[in-house]
Amino acid sequence: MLQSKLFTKILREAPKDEEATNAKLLTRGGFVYKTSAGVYTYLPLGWRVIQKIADIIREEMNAIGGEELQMPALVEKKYWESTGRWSVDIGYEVFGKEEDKPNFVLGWSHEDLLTPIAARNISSYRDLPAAVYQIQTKFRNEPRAKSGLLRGKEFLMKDLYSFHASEKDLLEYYGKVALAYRKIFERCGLKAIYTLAAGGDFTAENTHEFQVVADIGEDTIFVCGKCGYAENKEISKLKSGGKCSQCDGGVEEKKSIEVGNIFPLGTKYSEAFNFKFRDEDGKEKLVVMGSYGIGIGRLMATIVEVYNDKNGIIWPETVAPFKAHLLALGSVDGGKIYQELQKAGVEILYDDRDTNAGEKFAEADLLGIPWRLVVSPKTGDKIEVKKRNEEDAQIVSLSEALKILS
RNA sequence: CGGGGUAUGGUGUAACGGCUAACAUGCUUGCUUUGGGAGCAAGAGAUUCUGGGUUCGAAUCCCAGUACCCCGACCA
Repeated sequence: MLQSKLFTKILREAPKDEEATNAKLLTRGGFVYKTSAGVYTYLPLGWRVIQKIADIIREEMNAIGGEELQMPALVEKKYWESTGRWSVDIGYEVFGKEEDKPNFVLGWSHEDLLTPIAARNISSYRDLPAAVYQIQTKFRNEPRAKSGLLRGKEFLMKDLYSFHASEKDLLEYYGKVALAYRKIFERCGLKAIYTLAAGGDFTAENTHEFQVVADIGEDTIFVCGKCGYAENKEISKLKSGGKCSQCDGGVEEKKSIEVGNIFPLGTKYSEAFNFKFRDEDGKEKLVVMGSYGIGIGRLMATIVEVYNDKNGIIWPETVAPFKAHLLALGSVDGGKIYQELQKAGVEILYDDRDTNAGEKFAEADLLGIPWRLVVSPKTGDKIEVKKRNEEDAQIVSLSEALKILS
């Protein structure tokens, strides 16, 4: 990609109405644009990051037997009637001009919609277990959007739903999902703490959240310094400075961002929809369900909150919009090297603009692409290679650079 | 939804109730330049959030509304 052709505009200063680090840096770098409070446009650069994250999630979901599908965002209200969840006050109602009342809702969660579909497809123990997921925009009427991309009225989410013949099978799968989630967050460069939490409107049971420690986070968790056991403050009996309930370690209080959650729904929805299957012994039983979410935009914002310095973002390689950023300084033309790298399959952004060295460096730091390559009168026929998160650079030949980048 | 704050070219800011709303940056054109946001020159870009009021006169004071940010309540 040629930087001169990039749709994105880089801002020297962050707009004054952004205060959160993630929003400041993502806006300045041209990754996102705030269209309304809590409603962001993903610009091409940001969308590349989103796609990287989504691909990681897809791989891990597919690896545990998840099948991807896509449900509508426009959902007829009747789907919420069976569960009474319409009373929950976070939906947007919509209706056409020719209608006199809102019959539709912008989907904010899809258990209520998917369960009747699943009931058509699952009628025997032979159909179980099953798991489907989607990556989709959710709409929630947040009374107060805040913290940049961390809490919005509209956000991208991966939601996975699983169906089981027994509580035992659900719990087994629940464990698998927890493991897959661990891998996802690890691959995104995040240390996510597995935390016991409440289920909100989704279930009366306890659930688990994946929490990333960050001061901007709106959750408070208690974490054992020794075994890592954690509970959300909203349900916790632990105390800061107290003893862990699982070992003899000390408990610390931390602010954190919830990047994922997993809910053992049990039979709440199958009861509401009378969703049953025939077991091996011919008896009708309620299907046991689980649901599992990851906020993708929030995940991107969390990565920025964790990985930045005074000059900008420092993307982990796995989610970076490009692997390398090539800067051509002075009258040197980097076009050939750019083509060679592209040919070798390196995702590269080439700053081909006729502008100053200082500006190119500053903007490269802001964008935070992991590898910076510089060609200039100083480097001759070689290339200077530097990692965004390291101070020292090395001067290498093109073939050596290719080796480093592959 | 309660409390607080802010609103002026794309972005960041300035302007005592008084001249044609200023500066920086960004943008356009030309030339020069190129290792940490460069230089010179010429240019384009504003209904000072909206509506009302006070006043001879309002970006400025008052009222209302709207938007955005922060705290709280609520929530992935």
